[in-house]
Amino acid sequence: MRISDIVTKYIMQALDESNGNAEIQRNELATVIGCVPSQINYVLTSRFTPEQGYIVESRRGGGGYIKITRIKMDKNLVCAHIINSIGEELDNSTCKIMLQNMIDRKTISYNAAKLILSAVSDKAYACVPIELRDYLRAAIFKNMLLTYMNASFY
Amino acid sequence: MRISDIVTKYIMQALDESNGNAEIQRNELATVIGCVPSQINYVLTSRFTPEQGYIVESRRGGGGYIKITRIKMDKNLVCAHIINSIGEELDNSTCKIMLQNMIDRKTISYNAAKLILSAVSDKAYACVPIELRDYLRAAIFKNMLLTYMNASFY
DNA sequence: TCCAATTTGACTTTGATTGACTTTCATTTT
DNA sequence: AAAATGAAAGTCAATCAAAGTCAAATTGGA
Repeated sequence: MRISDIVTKYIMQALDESNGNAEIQRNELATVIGCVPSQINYVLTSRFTPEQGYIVESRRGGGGYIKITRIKMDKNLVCAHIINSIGEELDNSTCKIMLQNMIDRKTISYNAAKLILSAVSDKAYACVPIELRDYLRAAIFKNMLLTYMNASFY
Repeated sequence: MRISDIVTKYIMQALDESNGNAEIQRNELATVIGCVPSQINYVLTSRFTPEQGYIVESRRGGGGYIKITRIKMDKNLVCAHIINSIGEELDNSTCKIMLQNMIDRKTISYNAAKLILSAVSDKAYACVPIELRDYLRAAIFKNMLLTYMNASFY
């Protein structure tokens, strides 16, 4: 069994035991497992990405930590579906349509949709080369939807 | 729990109990908490800065004191002030501090802050050259705050 | 064999803690 | 009034305690 599989198993288990909300110490976990600390980073970036339904937050310095949250998919299949349907790129008008769709289905409030829209608008992307904008928009939109799903907004 | 977190909790509580106007004695508080006096200074300079909405005044010598005041502003003023304080660039940790500050002052809900944070996180900016990210973040953050101001959320 | 995924560790960055030393102010003494 | 004393708070650099980054080396599977 690969080291990365072992690390993954540990984190999964911690998530199961904490109702999808685990907090670990990188160095401690590395010691327990017997691997190099950066291995934890590798696993987190390769297998606990937003695309895979996880949110990872951390803090450095004394008393630092890494928090891993598993997104709950139950009530938000619509979001999940939309996220899955987004590829690498996303243009602004498709984005609008998706949000309108969510509003129609009562998956999101008008105001929250507005807020999201203001983050994916070309107005805010002036400093970004045009050919990058749709990639950026896709990434931001996915990231926001994931957060939104996980936060049980109304 | 970190010592600095304990100190922060104490001061926050003192502020809540005094309607945003607390007065402490550095050495006394340090003794109560069981830390070195300069720890209080560390906490004050790292978490109770004007940027974060606090004014700290003090006096040395016999009968000295430290006074901490939480600045009160209405939501739009807080937003406007933050928007004005942002220049062309904005790094992620400053962004976090600003949002935390808004949460502390009840200017924004935890979930709305999370949503905004997910749009200004480097995680979503992978496709953008590093040297552009802080410009982009500034633009998006401002845009979102403006939307937020006009929306009377939550 | 070749390529992508994995593994490793040296180095960087961030944040927290401490204590020795300095400055400021009020009170007491001369 | 001036000087001495003591009681605060302030400063700063050293040290410790995490997590992050990156690229070289290795491995394993198609």
